[in-house]
Amino acid sequence: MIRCNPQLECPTNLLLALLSGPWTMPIVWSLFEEGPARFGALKRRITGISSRLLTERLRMLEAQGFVDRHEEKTIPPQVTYSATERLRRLCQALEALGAVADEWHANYLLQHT
Amino acid sequence: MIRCNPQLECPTNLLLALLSGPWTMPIVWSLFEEGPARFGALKRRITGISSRLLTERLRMLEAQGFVDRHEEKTIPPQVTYSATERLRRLCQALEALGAVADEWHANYLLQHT
DNA sequence: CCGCATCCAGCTAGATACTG
DNA sequence: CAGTATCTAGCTGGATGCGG
Repeated sequence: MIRCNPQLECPTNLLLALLSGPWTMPIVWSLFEEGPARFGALKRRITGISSRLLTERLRMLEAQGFVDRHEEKTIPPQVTYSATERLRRLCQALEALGAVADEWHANYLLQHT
Repeated sequence: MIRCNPQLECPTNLLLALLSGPWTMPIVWSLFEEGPARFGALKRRITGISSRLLTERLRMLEAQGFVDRHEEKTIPPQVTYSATERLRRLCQALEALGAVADEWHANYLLQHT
């Protein structure tokens, strides 16, 4: 049982809201599955994302403890992002959604927001 | 392992996108935890939602097979919404997120989108 | 290379009013 | 009761250009 009053903010609800932000899942999954990457490489992995949004999402994920940011103060600078242990556990939990998602996807009707 | 190229659309990603729509989770959880309800009652449960959005979200969830719509063609009309088996399985899968969400929530820093 | 500042267009959620 | 129609304001994301 999910112990959560829908009218109130609960951790699961908030977490879902966070993950639901634009480009958040693609970033999360890229870091989880394809491993750490520097800013530019990550931008190339996530086709279509703008610098602005990538920066913003990464900052948010970092603030929430899902992403590590490692900065080499060289010239030019090198900044590497990677998944934290917390993010790995999160992604493992998301696997539980896979079965339902697959079955749903087999016969869903498009148009989703 | 989540077998999903972040650059491509995969079922889990799409499902998350769907759930991420405004008011979607509150509606889903209300139907799952508090049971079936008629339109007006549901609107009262989900504090702050507008008729327009509630209708739209319910229509979408119905189209995707997560919600059942039962209409009594009386006067005045009575329409009852309830969770489908698929939605129940979805919510059970979401429970796996609970542990991570709780731990995260214990020390997250606000500001999420 | 890794961003940030700025500007702008488009969507969308809310408010409001109305109907079978 | 259970929606639908319309109008609008505000946010937000894309594009662009610049800077340490």
